[in-house]
This record gives sequence, structure tokens and C-alpha cells, in this order.
Amino acid sequence: MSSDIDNIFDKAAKGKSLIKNDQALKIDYVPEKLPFREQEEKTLAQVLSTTFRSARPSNLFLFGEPGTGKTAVVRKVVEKLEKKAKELKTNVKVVNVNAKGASTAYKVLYEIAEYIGLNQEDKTKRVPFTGLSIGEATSRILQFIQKKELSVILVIDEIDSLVDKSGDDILYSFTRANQQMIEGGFIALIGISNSLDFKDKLDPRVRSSLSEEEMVFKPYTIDQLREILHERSKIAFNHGAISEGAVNLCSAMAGREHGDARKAITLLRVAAELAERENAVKVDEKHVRAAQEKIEKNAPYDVLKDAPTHMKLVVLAIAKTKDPYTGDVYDTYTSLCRHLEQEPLTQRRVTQMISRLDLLGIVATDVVSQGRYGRSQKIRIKIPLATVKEALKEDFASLID
DNA sequence: ACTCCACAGGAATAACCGGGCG
DNA sequence: CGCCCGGTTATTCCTGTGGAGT
Repeated sequence: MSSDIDNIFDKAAKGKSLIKNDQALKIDYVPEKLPFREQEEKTLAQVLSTTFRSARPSNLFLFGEPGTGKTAVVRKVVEKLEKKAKELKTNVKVVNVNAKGASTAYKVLYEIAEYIGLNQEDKTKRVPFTGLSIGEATSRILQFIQKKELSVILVIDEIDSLVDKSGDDILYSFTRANQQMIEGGFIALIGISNSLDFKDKLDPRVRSSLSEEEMVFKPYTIDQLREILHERSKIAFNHGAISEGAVNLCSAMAGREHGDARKAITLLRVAAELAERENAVKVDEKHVRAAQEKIEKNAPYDVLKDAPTHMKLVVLAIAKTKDPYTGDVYDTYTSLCRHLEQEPLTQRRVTQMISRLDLLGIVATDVVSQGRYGRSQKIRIKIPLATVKEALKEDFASLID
């Protein structure tokens, strides 16, 4: 046991660990070179270059499946732009918001205010953490931009979740603001979206002004993924610390659905962590497989573990009901509630939770019509029962058999 | 061809919370 | 302090519907 520990220390001391640069395997790492995206980089840079002529660049709209390099391309180009802007001492501000991370529209506005320096600058017209109406916050931001004659590049990642949450009003006011701010500053919007049909959800006016310029990111092919991983492992790993087979397997696994580079790299990272932990000399296929398993198992476990009580009860009810349809599940759920002396929620709420669980990937639902016997949802649990038990045993030890 | 089950899932509304504002 | 604002959870009420049984 203690020799293991010694081993770890020895290895670390000798600098013999597998990983040379762990940053390079993080999801938000942007490498110097983005293979197969040179064209996109160029186009983006072209569009944004008008900033230096003090003109507003076209709004830009990027889509593509997750892990196709949208965010990476934008980050890279925008970083360079910022650097250049600093050299030239222009008033360019780049704002990066991830709409998914910021849980509400208001938080998005708050972050924008932080980034452009409004909140440091002006005490009476700042955008506080909460308390203002959306409209007031928006207009304070716009006024500040105009007053300071800022050139703002506003990057909104996962823009679809912003619109889902609070509609396109904000986007509308931003795009419209541009038409009014002929003098002074401007906002150029860069929207990034994973879903291709997102545009249909928008108000036509917003749609046309948001996508003055569009770019579609195609999924990577398996060969391309391999190349990407190859490049990345050169940065991340010490020489010989990763086998060819591991790289190939990662790319194959990540490419199975659609070429998702993020998934491929996460896979590689977790595999490397596992390999390090067991003191292996190099990362190979076995670790990749283990990593895959770990990733699949862990995500739902975490969600479930700190879900609200009734959500857990619903999951438990689904697990306990055999051949679960909504009605049966609701029955078991109410009896579970009685058992725990909890007031049961309405069926409406429970169906909402089930569709939420569907979204989270914990269950799968199918609307099935059984003719005479009505129309209902057939529910399947997508994660292993053991995981469910593990996640819920703290709360309902007595109910789990 | 018609009926009618057993729900799905939208809309309106209420209750509550956290947090700034005057 | 009470008030406003937006978010989230939950309820109530509702309209819509695929297809087995008749």
C-alpha cells in the first residue's frame, strides 16, 4: 500500500507522469491550431475585421452539432481580435456569455454588464445582481455602450437555451439597438447554437438581423477526429505515454453518432486519469473503455443524487413499477408518498417531471396509444438500476430492496 | 365509422423565494 | 421597511388525440 504511494510520489518527482500538460485536455482549452477549421477561422476573422474600420461587423450565426469546434473557433479568433485591439488601443470589448451556464436571461445581462465594465464604472446606472426589470437592464447597457462609444462583440454560446428560457426579446432589443446607434458604439452579435432548427423559433425580424452571416459546422469524420486527438496528445502527453490504439478507439467511439471532438477529448482525458491512477506506463484501449463506462455511469448519478425529493420519488416509482405507464407510475408514486407521509404532487406535475427526466437522459418515453385503453407514455429507465439505487439510498434507504 | 379511454401537454394562475431599490 | 422583479414550483383547468373495441 505505502509502496504504491511512494510510487506515485517517485513518479511525480521524476516527472514521469503520463500527462505533460493537463490543461490541454480540458474542454475549454483552445489549441493554437484547430485542424480542419481553417476556412471557418478565416471567414470569421474576415467578418470581424471591419471592427478596425470602426464599422459594425455583420451579426453572425453559427450552428452545428456539439463538439464541432464552433466555440473553439470563435474563442480563438476573438482572442486574437482582442489582442490586436489592445495594441491599437481601440475601444473593443468582447463579451463571452454561455447562455446555458447563466441560468436566466437576466444573468446574461448581468454578465454583459460586468464584462463591459459598466458595473465598475457607474454606480447609479449599474446592473445589479438582481432586482431590475429586463428592459431596464438592457437599456442601461445600451446607454453605457453608446456613451462610451464601445465596440462590443457579444458572443452568446448555446443561444438556443437563452431563447427557450425567455424568448427572443433580448436579442430583438440588441439587434434593434444597432439601427439606432449610428453614432457611438455598436454591438455585433455572434450566436452559437447546437440545434439546426433553432432559427425557426425566432421572430422573423430577429432572425434576419441575427443571421446576416451564417456558418454551418459539419461534424468531424472519424479520420479527422483521429488527427485532432493526435495533435492534442502531442501537447498533453509525454512521449510514448499514449498508444496508437487508444487514440483510434477514442475517435471511433466519439465518431459513432456524429463527430464530436469534445466527447473524444473528454474520453481521452478520463482514460488518462484512470491510467495514471493505476500507475500504468501508457494509456491504452482498456483505459478508454473504462473511461467510456465511467462517463456514462457518472452523469446521471450526479443529477439524480441532488435532485429534489419528489423527483427522486418519481424515479423510484418508475423503477418499482413494472411495465410503467404514466398512470401506474403515478399510483406507485402516491403510495410511496403516503408511506413517507409526504403530500403527493399532482399528476400534471409528475408528467412534467417525467419529461424533464427524459430531457436529462435518465428515462426514455414513448407516447403509445392503446386504443380503447387510452393514450399514455411508456417509460423506460435508461440507466442501470444499480445506479438508481446508489443515488437514492441515502434518502430512502427503507424503500429500496 | 364512430366512440371514448387515459392520458399528453398548453395556458393561466398562484405561492413562494432571493435580492435590489427607495 | 414594504415593494418590485424575475425565477421556480405547483395547481387548476383545459383541449387534443391514436386507435381498439363496438
